Amino acid sequence: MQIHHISNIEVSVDQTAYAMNTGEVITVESSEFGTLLSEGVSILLVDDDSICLTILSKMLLKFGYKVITAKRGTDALSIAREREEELDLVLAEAHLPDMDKYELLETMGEMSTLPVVIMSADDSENDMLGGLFKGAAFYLVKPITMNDIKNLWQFAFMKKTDRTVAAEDSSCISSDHDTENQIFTNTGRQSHQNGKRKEPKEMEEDNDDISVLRKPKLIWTNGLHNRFLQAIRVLGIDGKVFQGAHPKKILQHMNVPGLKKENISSHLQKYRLALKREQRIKKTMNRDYAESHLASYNSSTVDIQGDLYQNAEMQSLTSFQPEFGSHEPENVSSCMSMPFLGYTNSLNHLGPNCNDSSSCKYGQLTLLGNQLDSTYPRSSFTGISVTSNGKLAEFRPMVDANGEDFLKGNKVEESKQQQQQNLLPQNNGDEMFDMAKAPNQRFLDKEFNNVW
DNA sequence: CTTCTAATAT
DNA sequence: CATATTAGAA
Repeated sequence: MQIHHISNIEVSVDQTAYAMNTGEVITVESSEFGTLLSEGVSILLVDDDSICLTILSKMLLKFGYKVITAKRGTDALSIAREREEELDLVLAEAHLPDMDKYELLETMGEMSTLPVVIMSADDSENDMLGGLFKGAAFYLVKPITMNDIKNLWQFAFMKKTDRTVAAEDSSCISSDHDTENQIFTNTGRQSHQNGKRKEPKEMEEDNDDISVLRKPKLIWTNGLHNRFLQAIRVLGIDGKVFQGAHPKKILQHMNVPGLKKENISSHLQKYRLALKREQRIKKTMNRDYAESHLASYNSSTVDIQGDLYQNAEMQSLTSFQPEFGSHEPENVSSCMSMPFLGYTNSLNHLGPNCNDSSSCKYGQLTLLGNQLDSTYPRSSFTGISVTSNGKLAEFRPMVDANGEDFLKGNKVEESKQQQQQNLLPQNNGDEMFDMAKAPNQRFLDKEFNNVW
């Protein structure tokens, strides 16, 4: 068994990856990953270090990814250009001999829609934020762990609808396939969102015809929420404190097509409430014990396989993911420097982001068995123009959706559900973001309406 | 003019 | 329940 030492990673080329700094050892057994969603996702791996390249390749392959490698930025670009169709994601080292990450991101962004995940040993904020602002889908800090790799596939879906799912989708989505997104749920029929709907004037009782001017309701899928969190992280959570902050900018940075300021305001409002609540809880049962629960709740990434096994009974208190919590006098040290930046973590460990019903979807291990959540999120590509604003780069256009028409009852939809129930997991690539709407919005705790 | 907050509607 | 909408204060 040969062992390579690179960076901080010690990897035996066969089965085990060992991160020296964490002491974490992950053993990979082929059987264990049979149903991973990463299966078949094609990745363009870019790193000038041969050994890194080798090791990362192996790690990727372990999870079923398809890997294409490149050592130079220029090579990567040309490969991406020529074979974009067969690629799903670019994983590139930040420091390449022939070009830096910004150049790579920029160029890549101009010529393709491939999501780019940057990796680097440098975990300084500037670097990370810089990369993200330049359009990186994510920023991984080396040493890359098996968990990082395991979750990597998620970013692939920032590109477009997965082909494997395309087939079944076609039949359901049909209804409306314009450039508009499917983020909205329409109470009745499809309606136009662009038209400024604000005519509370006369309310004709029955108008079930064409354009029902029903207000589209935005569903905050996890994907959206994650974007939201990202934006917030970047901008700074407390808009108030610092000038820089909120609804408008969040909107800009999220760069989600049909999103409106109001949506964000509303969500923000809710989010803040959740934060408060969490803070309060923390205070209440401060550092006593059982903080593990809270701790688990702050990552933003949508993890899936990650922790489902653990949540079974975990009754989490909060539901939102307050992220950088506490500006508590206590944890000053840790949070002070920079409240946000859960980046690295987000991929690695994840709170039981999905417990409750929605979790069942992914949870093959869920004891509850089948009460499948009917919501079957789906992704559809939002062909929205990428508002190429000169400003700071934002995130890529949201590729989200959720199509759920209970009304029309899509046969397909149903069958799909059934399949789910019976077949268990399955690799539906499109799980990515939307793990159903409202994952778990339960505030079990007492409500303390702080009159104020 | 934008945002925050609370209240209230859907 | 989650989100929208509105109103008035900042």
